[in-house]
Amino acid sequence: MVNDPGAVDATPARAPTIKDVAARAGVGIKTVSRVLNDEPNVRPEMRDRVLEAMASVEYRRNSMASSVRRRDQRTASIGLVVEDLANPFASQLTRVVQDHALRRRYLVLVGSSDGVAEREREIVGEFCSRRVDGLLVVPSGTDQSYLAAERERGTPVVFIDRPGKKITADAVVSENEIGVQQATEHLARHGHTRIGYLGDRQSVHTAERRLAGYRAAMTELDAEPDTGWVRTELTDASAAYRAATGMFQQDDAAPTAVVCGNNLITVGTLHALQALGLRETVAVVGFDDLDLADLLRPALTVITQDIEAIGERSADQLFTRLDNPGEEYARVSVPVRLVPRGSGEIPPPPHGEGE
Amino acid sequence: MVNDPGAVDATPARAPTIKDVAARAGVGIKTVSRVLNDEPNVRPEMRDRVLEAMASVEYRRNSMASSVRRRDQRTASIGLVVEDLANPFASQLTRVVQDHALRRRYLVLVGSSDGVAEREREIVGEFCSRRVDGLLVVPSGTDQSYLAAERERGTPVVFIDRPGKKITADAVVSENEIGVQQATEHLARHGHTRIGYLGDRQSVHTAERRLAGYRAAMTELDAEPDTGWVRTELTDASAAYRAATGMFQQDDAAPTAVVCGNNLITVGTLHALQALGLRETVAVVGFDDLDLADLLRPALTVITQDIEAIGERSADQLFTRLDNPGEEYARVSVPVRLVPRGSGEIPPPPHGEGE
DNA sequence: TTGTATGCGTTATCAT
DNA sequence: ATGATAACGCATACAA
Repeated sequence: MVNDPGAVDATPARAPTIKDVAARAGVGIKTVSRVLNDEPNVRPEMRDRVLEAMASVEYRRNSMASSVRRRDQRTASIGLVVEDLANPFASQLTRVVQDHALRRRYLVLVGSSDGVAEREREIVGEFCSRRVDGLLVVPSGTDQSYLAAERERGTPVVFIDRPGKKITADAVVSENEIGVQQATEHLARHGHTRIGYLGDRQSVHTAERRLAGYRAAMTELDAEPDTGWVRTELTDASAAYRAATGMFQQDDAAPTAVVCGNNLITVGTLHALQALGLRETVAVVGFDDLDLADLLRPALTVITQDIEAIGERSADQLFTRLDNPGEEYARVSVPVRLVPRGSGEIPPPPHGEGE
Repeated sequence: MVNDPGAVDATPARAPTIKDVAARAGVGIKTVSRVLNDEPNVRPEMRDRVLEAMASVEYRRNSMASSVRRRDQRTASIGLVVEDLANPFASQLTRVVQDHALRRRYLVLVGSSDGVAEREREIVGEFCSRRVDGLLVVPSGTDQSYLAAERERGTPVVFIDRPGKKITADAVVSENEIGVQQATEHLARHGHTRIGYLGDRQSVHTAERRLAGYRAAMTELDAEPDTGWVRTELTDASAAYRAATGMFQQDDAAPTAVVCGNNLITVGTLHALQALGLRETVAVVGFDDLDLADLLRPALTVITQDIEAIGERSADQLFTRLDNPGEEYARVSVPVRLVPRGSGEIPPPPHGEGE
């Protein structure tokens, strides 16, 4: 009973290794390895014997062991850190990145930082411990310099949506400023001069750029924005709801149109306008598309980011850097697009009305 | 220049190992390993020396090597196969699973099968090659028996959203039938007798159950559904659009209310009703919530799945099985909830109208 | 064309 | 309490 040759399978059946396959096929392990890695110098007959043996024991290569031994230590996986995977922007981005990665037989590890710098670091640490070949990061907080160490050890980093802080690296970013500028001009073209803006925390790069786009447009239009027309630091829909309610309850000087800095803010603002009975009165342009935007009445005019392009460009950027390190860091800008659907084309009320 | 003591770093700086840490701390590698794994029998003084050395070289454990050597081969990761990560149901589910996994220091690998059985198998294969400790699968196609092999090798499987076919295993499933039954009864309670149903392919378990719920309610109401009131095999929003358009253009016998079998169908149906000018005339209840459902007019009444509970229960189920294998397989049912918002409470038009 | 021996970074065994 | 050494499953160098 010592060498248990024909023992009943009591143990959970250790997964078969190339040794098992080799023994079964009556070849050396190196031949199995060659078949596994599509290396040359294997007689078709041998190859078939090996493949058959693999199938019969349902062999599955242990890619852990493989990458430990590999000279380049490659794991064929990359890590992606988003803010919140439950957010449509993040999940669509993840899907695109996965598709592009899978095309190169790469797997994607995903983590949600919730915009908390500490969590971002933890997730990155976990990824690096798994020896991902590269990192895609939507950065949170004020300092990504910790990533320099990972990079020097051979793990390239590409930032998405906004550049990392205190570090120079590749980044793929939407043209936030231009987008909001165009949205504002669009509203002006439809007759508005009293245009408001509701935005996120200015510490977030994208929010800062978007407000800059608004200001640029207003300056160009000689429409000095009233202080009551701009609210920032709105971190969620309910904050936006309160801010919008306040903004449009200003009897004297409420704006006739508003640009919303992101989709949470758009949702909060729409709820506020709904409650005030102003849905069909105040013109609205939102940043980022929403699923049912075209079923709303009026349908929602938005500036959409090209998530497909963002995902593709950032994956490409990462894989390119994996293939040839030592290139110059690049900042890729992805155009945004204004989609008029109705809410952004509402004209201002006739002069003198509103009290 | 042979042993390059102070060589300029030309190479991409191999990641430090426990050997490097041990040398720097002046201890054996086993001591480092002990610190790393919180094993007993390390003098606090030693531990501090090791921790300091780790910090100074920014050591990151290589969990690949770790799990290769481990007796249990554990990788502290699980695999999750969804249909499409870009779909809100999938991404919210993923988020919940990740949170519960991360609490146990587990990582989640995600893949999108697009409902294609072949892709599901590929992804599972990739996950198994990465030696995930367990699998969560939203099954596609007609046969998950291939997963039996993985399970026998010690990788437990839990199905989500619908049970796997040709295999007995744990499953966490919403009460689809009850949900649609309640939705139908809800419409009946508001005066409707001519209630339609638009559903997905009957080969999909959830779709089959949902239609069964509709039929059960109709039978109970003695409201034999007209053949023109039920359309299935609708795989996307545009198919639903066409089906709904056809259904409500039946001059004589169009239903006055409709239940939509999933959110894509709901979107298609709403577009169709919009085009026909029937948005405020036909009562609608959708299965699965939509982001802006409450901003629509009328706001959308839905049956929502408890994604939080589904994710939590399935993760728990998997981890429980990891800790003690050999338990009986269980099928967990998660209740759904009817959320009345307006569209499901529209009364039928007065009798005799409609031509 | 094929196989043997060595090593990857870690955990496990066992001696000290 | 600590460390030398074997072993994990695989890739690599090199011999046959």
